[in-house]
Amino acid sequence: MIPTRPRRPLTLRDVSEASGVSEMTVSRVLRNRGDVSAATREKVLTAAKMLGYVPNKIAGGLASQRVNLIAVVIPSLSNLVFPDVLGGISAELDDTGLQPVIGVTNYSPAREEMVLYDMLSWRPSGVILAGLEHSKAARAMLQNSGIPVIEIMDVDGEGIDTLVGISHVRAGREMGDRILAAGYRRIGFVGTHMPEDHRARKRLLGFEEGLARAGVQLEAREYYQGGSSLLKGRELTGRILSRAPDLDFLYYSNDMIGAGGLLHCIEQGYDVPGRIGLAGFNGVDLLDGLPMRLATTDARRVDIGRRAARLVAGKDVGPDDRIIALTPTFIPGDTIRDPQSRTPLDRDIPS
Amino acid sequence: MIPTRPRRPLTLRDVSEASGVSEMTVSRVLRNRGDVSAATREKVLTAAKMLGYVPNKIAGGLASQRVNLIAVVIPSLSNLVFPDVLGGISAELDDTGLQPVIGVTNYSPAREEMVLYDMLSWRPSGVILAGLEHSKAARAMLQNSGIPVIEIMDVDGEGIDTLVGISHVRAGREMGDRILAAGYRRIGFVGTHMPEDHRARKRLLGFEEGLARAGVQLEAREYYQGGSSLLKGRELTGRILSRAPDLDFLYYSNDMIGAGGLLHCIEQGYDVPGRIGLAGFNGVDLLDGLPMRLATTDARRVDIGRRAARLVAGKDVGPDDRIIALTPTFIPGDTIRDPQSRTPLDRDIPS
DNA sequence: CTGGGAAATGGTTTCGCTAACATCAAAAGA
DNA sequence: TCTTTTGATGTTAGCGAAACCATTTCCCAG
Repeated sequence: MIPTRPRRPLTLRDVSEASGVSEMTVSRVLRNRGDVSAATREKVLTAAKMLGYVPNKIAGGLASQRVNLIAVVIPSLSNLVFPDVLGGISAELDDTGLQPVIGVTNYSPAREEMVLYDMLSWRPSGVILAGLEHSKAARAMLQNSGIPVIEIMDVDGEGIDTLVGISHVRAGREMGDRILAAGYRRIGFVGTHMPEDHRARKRLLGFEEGLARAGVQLEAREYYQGGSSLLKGRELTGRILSRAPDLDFLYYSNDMIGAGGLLHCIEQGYDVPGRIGLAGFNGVDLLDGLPMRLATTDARRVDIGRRAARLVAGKDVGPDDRIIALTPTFIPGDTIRDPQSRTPLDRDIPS
Repeated sequence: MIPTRPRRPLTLRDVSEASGVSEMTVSRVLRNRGDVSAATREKVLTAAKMLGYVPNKIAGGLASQRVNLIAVVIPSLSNLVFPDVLGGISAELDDTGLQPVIGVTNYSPAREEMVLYDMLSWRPSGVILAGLEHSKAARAMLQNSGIPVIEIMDVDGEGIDTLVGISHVRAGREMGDRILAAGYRRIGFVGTHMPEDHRARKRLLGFEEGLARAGVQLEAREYYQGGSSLLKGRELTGRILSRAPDLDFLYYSNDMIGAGGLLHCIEQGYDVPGRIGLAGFNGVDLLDGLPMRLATTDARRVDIGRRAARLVAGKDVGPDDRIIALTPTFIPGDTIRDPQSRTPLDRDIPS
């Protein structure tokens, strides 16, 4: 019963010899495929367990030309949003025999290209990757790969194959509308400076567009680099408010720095949301316990993961849509005033 | 120049034909191995790029019996601590040609076993996995695998091969000592109920041991299930303080719920750290911008990742230690009083 | 020149497994 | 009784790349 420490790695042959059947039958048993009598199955499983045999998927994959891996390429793991997406993906992949393999690009297109190259060299059954912006070589690789490619998070742009996400332009625009409807007019923006954060960029674009339709312009912006944290949110908020003290609203590019800003404002004794309103983006429930709930937009992270996974897994057979646009949902929280009865357009824009 | 969409997947042969050299030479070029003239190298690379060829690591791995993957098995991605560990690992693996592959167990030993089985079936070059507690079958698999196995995060117990981590017993004990030294005596604990969170368990063990040496016992405990969030920290703190109103210190099993507790205490008007002290665990800098900095213990997450990666990569050639115990470092923050001049032992324990 | 050795390149086999087909006995039908 | 079916197993032939060994080419010292 003691699986004597093997010098030479175990193969199907070892199990086949130990159980007295052919390698093919062992293979069938271990993969639950084809007809095998209960008796042999039992025999084989016992032998395999006794030896401590672990199948070699390298060889299996080569022989069958199929690999049960789904490449998942994301910019970062420390961003809070991506673990959620991954959660949705693995939940949905769980009963499919498919397994996600994660690659991280650190928001670098060059790295993304390398990561993709590496992943595709394992010949996965599908690819899920964040964003629509990729290097030319990366697009070519994906196109040539001949496998399903799902681009997630964003639907504002041209996809390679299938898109699952939300429109960040729309999310930004809607937030702009809400803010105006609540009567705020002197609005500032705090966000990442990363030119590679296309989704934040599109959000800002939509936001400004929404404001512009009512003749309102951003009064101040504050950009930062690197990761988001509460502390950075505080600092930036302090900075933008000292530059432009009469701002009455701050739109943050994510909840984490938004929460930092909220803490700053509370500490400084601002009346939130009366004197100043605040909003973030993502809908991170990790931060629910703050003194006030930050207004934000739920980016549907888990749903995006689930839908993407269903698609690569071939579960969604019906609609052959190339673009699945989920609806970003506004979460009012406590940091934005109730909308005024008359819309801002009634009061501010001469008709 | 347009890589005509290939019906049949590309192989070395295609590149070899396109560049007029043998498959072997193409292979050598693509792997930067062996002597190849600059001219042929150029020719081959051009052809490969033009065709959009991506090497097949499945085949390569089978032929070479080597796979440049490191299996990394962790309980969760949403825990904040593990992305940090992964960051350390991939930073250190970056220039080794090795690539981490992540598996998530959700704190379930059964799932861990499955994940390991899956990962080992890809014949990786090494395994890094969190914790020392594994199913018998899992231990056997790892032992039989014949590859380096690094267990991380924890050094309180028996390892399979090599350990890199901190002693959570010690971390707990030291926190206990600090708290006593600061003069707190009526101490409560708030932590996860998960029986599978062995490290939290060991911390509590060490903590109580530390208190016991001074004749102090925990006055109250509050357990919770599921993930940690600020909100949960608030609720639990409210609950434990209403049950045991005269507690003067709360030790939390992590920073996130500790921060929630801190917010609760501030909101309730407690004098922190005068009336009540607070401490968490991990040293998460994401939370640095809170109104006060929570006392905590830095769990050396990134260092652990780095050391583990160096070991599997064979970079650390020197010390053949089987146990690498890093030192958990106390971070005082603002939520614990300065130690009193006389130690608690002087005052409280009759000698 | 020319022999010797290194550099550059090519053929053959092998890795462990599985798709596809072949085999064979027992069960079911005519 | 003799087919036909079906279930259970074995046999054969790769899958694509790399190790290994063989071979050719090149360069330069003698």
